[in-house]
Amino acid sequence: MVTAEASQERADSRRKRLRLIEAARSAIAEHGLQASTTDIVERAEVGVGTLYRRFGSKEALVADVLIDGLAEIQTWADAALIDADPWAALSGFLYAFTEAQLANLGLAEFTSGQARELPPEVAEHGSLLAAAIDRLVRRAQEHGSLRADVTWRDLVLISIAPIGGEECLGATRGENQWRRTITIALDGLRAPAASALPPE
Amino acid sequence: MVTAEASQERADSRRKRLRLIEAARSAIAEHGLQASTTDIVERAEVGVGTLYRRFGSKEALVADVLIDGLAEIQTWADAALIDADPWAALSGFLYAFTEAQLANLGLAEFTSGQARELPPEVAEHGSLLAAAIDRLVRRAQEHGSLRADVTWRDLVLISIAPIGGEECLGATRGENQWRRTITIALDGLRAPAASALPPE
DNA sequence: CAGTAACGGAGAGCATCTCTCCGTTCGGAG
DNA sequence: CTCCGAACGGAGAGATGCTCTCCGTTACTG
Repeated sequence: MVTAEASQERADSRRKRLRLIEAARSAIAEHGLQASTTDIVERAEVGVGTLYRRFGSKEALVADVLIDGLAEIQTWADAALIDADPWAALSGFLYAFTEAQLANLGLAEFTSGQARELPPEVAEHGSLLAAAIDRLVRRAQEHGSLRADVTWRDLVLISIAPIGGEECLGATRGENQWRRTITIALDGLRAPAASALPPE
Repeated sequence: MVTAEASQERADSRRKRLRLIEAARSAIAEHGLQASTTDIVERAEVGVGTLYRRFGSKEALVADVLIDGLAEIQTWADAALIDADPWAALSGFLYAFTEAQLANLGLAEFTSGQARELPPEVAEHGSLLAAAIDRLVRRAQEHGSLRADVTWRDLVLISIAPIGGEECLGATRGENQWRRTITIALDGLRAPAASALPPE
């Protein structure tokens, strides 16, 4: 998405297109998928007209940015799948996935299903990622380190668990607060399970 | 808050005031703290004027509703504190607290600090509740059933963990999905701890 | 240098929200 | 039952914020 086909794109045009994508990424990370076009073009230091000439709609730009983010996480999941230690691969991926969502509110909104009316292409990338997480889960279960009764859905839910608690009950949110939550959950994910899970 | 001092309030006036509070409760539960006045008065089947004559502002009505909700949860925490089994008391409270927030989006927003510009009275009720949860945590730790390195903050973060995942990655959200997440977390909270938590 | 692709940003047009104002209704005391 | 004023309903003022279009201006490139 970020890479363009080597057409006769004018140099300034290309520069501003890349600036727009980067600006959209940071605006969406901070304010979520409904970050305003005004916010995006101010960060990019371009006019609104430029955004609409290049992308046609705000939705198309948002989709580009989301797909970029999902593709990056996909590479992490794929790398984890060839890690020698299935438990370390799973837990490392879980920390990274959570951190990515904490750093990018838009991504967290997509993961938790709050996204509205996105192009089907985005959903496809989401499904690919879900499949990779499913493989990670099964591999760790076959290895015997992950409790047998969890599914990829449980993993994804745990990954977004710390999102809502960013600034909680007046607490000065520490850098490490989310790591504590994930660590507790990972302890609960270890085999053997201490108690039975309710059915899905 | 719901109960009025026995003044010479006209019967119809009292009826509509109670209807407004109940309507606000359900609107806030469904749409969060920024539920619109229009939504509230339609549920209550009264005019907007009635809302503003009785409560002065939307914010005052929202605060009333929030305080009611917090007070109810406070009674659960207080009851848990005199339960004979500290672990059962803690885990039972955690399930109930989470369920209450799932059933009331506004409450979840307040807990996770997304509330803006609420009267200080609401924050005071939040602090009272936090103190009660702190006592629940310490009691279970002294009893030896809860790992020693968690705090009330960890508990609150876990309680709001399932909120974001209501409808996740296209999954048809099951009634029990949140219970699975909480159960996994509780298994991770049991003493002895499998791994050390990062410092707060 | 000329031609034209790309640009900037004012503002149209729409949606939505809170709160006010005032003519109307109706509860309840005498 | 009558009557008075407390309580009511809801149109709409006024504010904000959003996406997207249009067109005069700028500046890249052959």
